[in-house]
Amino acid sequence: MSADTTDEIVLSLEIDDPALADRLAMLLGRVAGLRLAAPGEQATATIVARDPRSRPADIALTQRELDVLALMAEGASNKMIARQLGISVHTVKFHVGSLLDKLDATGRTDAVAHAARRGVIEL
Amino acid sequence: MSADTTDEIVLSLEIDDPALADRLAMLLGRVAGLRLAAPGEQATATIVARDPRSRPADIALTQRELDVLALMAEGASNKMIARQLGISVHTVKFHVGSLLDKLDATGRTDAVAHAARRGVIEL
DNA sequence: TGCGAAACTGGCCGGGTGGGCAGGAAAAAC
DNA sequence: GTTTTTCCTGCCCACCCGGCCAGTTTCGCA
Repeated sequence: MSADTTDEIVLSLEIDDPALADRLAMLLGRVAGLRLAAPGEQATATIVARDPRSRPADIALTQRELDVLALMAEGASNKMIARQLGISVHTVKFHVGSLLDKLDATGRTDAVAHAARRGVIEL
Repeated sequence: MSADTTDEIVLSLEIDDPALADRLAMLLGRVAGLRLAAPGEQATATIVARDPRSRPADIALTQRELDVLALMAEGASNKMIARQLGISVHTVKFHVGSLLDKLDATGRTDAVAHAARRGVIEL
């Protein structure tokens, strides 16, 4: 059930910067074949622009920590991560500990959630 | 550092349906003050339209399972979840077990990752 | 009335997890 | 050459987690 070419494309906006949202709404309102979504309406597509200030500083993670983090997000245990990276379980636990500190997390689940929220990893 | 009103707005597209992407690109290409991003270019905003077929059926989770899942995503331990919901740790583990089955996950970290991917929860 | 689904509780146990403590090796920066 | 950073390894231990068993109540539906 793909969008019929005779249908209007309905766009919703998720833009943090009000000025940018206004400009876009202004520009897009004049385009034939396009329409901005009414509040609560199901849209064909969404225009997203997140305020970069809400992502203050990318946390400084080492390459190895990123490796471990990625595997954690896949649900891998320390043992599986160790095998995958060719290092010992002790080393994995060391990196996990560092990640918990840097991400201000209480456990590996929290760490993955925090990392995903901050855009450090993609789910 | 808000977008200057004299700047063009640069849009990138993340659209699963190629036909829809084409139509949008066509329509937006004619709008003065707008420009589509070159590959790899930093965009002002992104137009997103995910194929609903990639989210086949919202998994049937009970209310209690959703409660537990939400707290899991916050990094809460079974004990903390039990206290929060006013139930025993055993019951929490029961619901967690059901969640692991339904979400096809190997552990709680995997469960919240899967749930987030499928849109069951918002991080 | 019976029957299943959902929610809840308990005990048990092997293995995973996280914290602490101590150390070594290599590369880059000073 | 010394220091810093990153990465790596070891041991110990309390606690948590997930899976197994079994059981209760409550609710809606046939």
